[in-house]
Amino acid sequence: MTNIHDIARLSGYSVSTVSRVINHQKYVADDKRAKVEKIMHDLDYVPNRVARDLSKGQTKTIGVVLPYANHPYFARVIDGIVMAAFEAGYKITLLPTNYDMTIERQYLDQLRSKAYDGLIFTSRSSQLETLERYRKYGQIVCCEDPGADRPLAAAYTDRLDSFVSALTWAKQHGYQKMGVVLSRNNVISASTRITRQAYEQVYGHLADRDLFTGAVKYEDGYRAGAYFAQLDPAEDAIFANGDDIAAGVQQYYTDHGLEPIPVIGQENLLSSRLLKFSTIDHHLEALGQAAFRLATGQSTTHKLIKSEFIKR
Amino acid sequence: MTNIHDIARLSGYSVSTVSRVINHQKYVADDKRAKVEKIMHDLDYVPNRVARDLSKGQTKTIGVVLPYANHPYFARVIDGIVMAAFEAGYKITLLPTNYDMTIERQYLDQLRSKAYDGLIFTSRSSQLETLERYRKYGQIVCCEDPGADRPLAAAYTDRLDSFVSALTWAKQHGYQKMGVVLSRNNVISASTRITRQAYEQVYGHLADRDLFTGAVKYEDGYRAGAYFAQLDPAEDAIFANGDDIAAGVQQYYTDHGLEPIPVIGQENLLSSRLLKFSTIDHHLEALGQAAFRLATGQSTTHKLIKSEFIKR
DNA sequence: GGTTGACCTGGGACCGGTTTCATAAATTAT
DNA sequence: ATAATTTATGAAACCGGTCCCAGGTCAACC
Repeated sequence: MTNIHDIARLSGYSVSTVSRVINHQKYVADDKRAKVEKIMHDLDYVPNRVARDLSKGQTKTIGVVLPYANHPYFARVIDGIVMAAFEAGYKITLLPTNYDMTIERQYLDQLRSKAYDGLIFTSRSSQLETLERYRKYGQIVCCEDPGADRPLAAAYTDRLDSFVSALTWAKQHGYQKMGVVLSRNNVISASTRITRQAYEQVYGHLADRDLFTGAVKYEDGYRAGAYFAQLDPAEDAIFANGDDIAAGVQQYYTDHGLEPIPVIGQENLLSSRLLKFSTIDHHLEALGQAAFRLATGQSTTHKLIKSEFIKR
Repeated sequence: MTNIHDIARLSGYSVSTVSRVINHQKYVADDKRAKVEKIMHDLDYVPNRVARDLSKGQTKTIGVVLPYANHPYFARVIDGIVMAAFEAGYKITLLPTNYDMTIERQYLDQLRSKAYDGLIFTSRSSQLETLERYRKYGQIVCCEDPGADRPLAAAYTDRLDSFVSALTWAKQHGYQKMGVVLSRNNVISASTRITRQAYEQVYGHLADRDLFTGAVKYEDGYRAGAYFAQLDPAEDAIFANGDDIAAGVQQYYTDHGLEPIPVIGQENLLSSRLLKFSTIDHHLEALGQAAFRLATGQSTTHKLIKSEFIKR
């Protein structure tokens, strides 16, 4: 494998000069530049990326921490990140965690080992304090509101706003008894926290009977549907943590010859369009894009993405 | 930033010894090993990943070349790749091309620059010959059948088989006039080529009027529906290159008060389950997993994934 | 004519690891 | 008791670049 020293030797110039040619720097005589370029071309030479990264101390790579790759929520966020990264000449590495804190820690240590310039946490299990501790090793971006006093960069959607409008709309629509489907029922999950908060504002205390947790995909929604269908008194409508999950809920009712229950989903996926139920579009591509910008920028700022309630 | 030399100096031993401790090699006295480990722990030392990669000449990273990240087909393949990579301790970098050959070439050159150990082409615009030329710089895997005489590693689904069974089933079902929706109508696209081939086997020559091209997502399918709806004589059914596209076709009919046209989709996505139409499941996670194995393995083999026709 | 500053070039330290090789001590085999 | 291994350790080359700095040329300006 030919390297920069070979090019230097063959051209008769120094490694420094060849490096200048490679990087299109000035202060190289035209004839020498031409000769070096010819030799590089003849030998089909490509500079070693890893050596450059080591020398420069940066990899132009951002790691994206996410529970699982195949989920429409994260797919949309990734899409935004990847597009922004492509334009900026950065590379994106996918770091699946399955919500395992130990694995998240490994990725943080990889940040310390200079494997990435920055890390985007699209979701997390670790405490925010943990992330902050690693802040000095590279830019860290989280995709939720960490609170004003936190030094973490963050890109997030105004969930509370849109949740409240959606629930308010539902209440005005005559849905008095509202069931809720969530994924992780813990305080780490911003989505869970904010859903409960919004529910409290509009409907008051969220009773256990009105809540189904552990829902991540369609099948879970279907199970949620089975749960809600047997409740007495029945729910008037269901607010779910994703369109596919909402679709599952509704599908259970239809499959079992019941009156299809009104549902409100999230993400404005195809399922909500096909089944024509209301949803909240969080503009996740914009979220991903903003997260990437924060990951490469130096500022520790917060970026709020407006979400949109789509009535159907 | 503390490095291996600092650890060596502080411990009083050589860099070699420290390196041995880091890599859990034998031939280090127990007491020295303990002392070095203590110092590393006290200083919170993490070896620099890039330096190791440079020295070892490998990055434990596989690049995944794909047209766009946010597409259910590629999302499923990526999912399989990422899971397999995670288990093997590899990292996955996403390389979007938007079907631009120039960009594909850039990724191939990044392979030459040792940025990745291997490259998986989930789809491509470049010629197979081009990929083969870069074969000597790292493992290259393509996700289609490159033909027996090709030296490329490949993981692919038996499209022809499943397409023929699906079309045969449709014909026996009484659908005499069958429309087809495709994405890229060129010879590079294996999917396009094989669809035409299967159609020819079952229905004979594929007339231009029975073909709609340029479909990638739901909206395109909707447009395809608009096209087919105005045909006279009308089509009996539509074979589409994806469930979401098939859903779009059918939705156009429903939205416009027409009798919903029977469709056959691909990928067994949620849309085909909600709208209850037949589909072909290509087992894309298995495909991605196989592709990853080939990318890290040394063998230049072909791996066939069985696909499955799901009648609904 | 001397100073200034832009232009050009190469030497070599540096990024932070891995690995080969030489050397020596401690075991084991003969 | 000696030869043959095995174990333990460090020096230094190597991976392949970047970049600081010193030194030299040459035209412009006062």
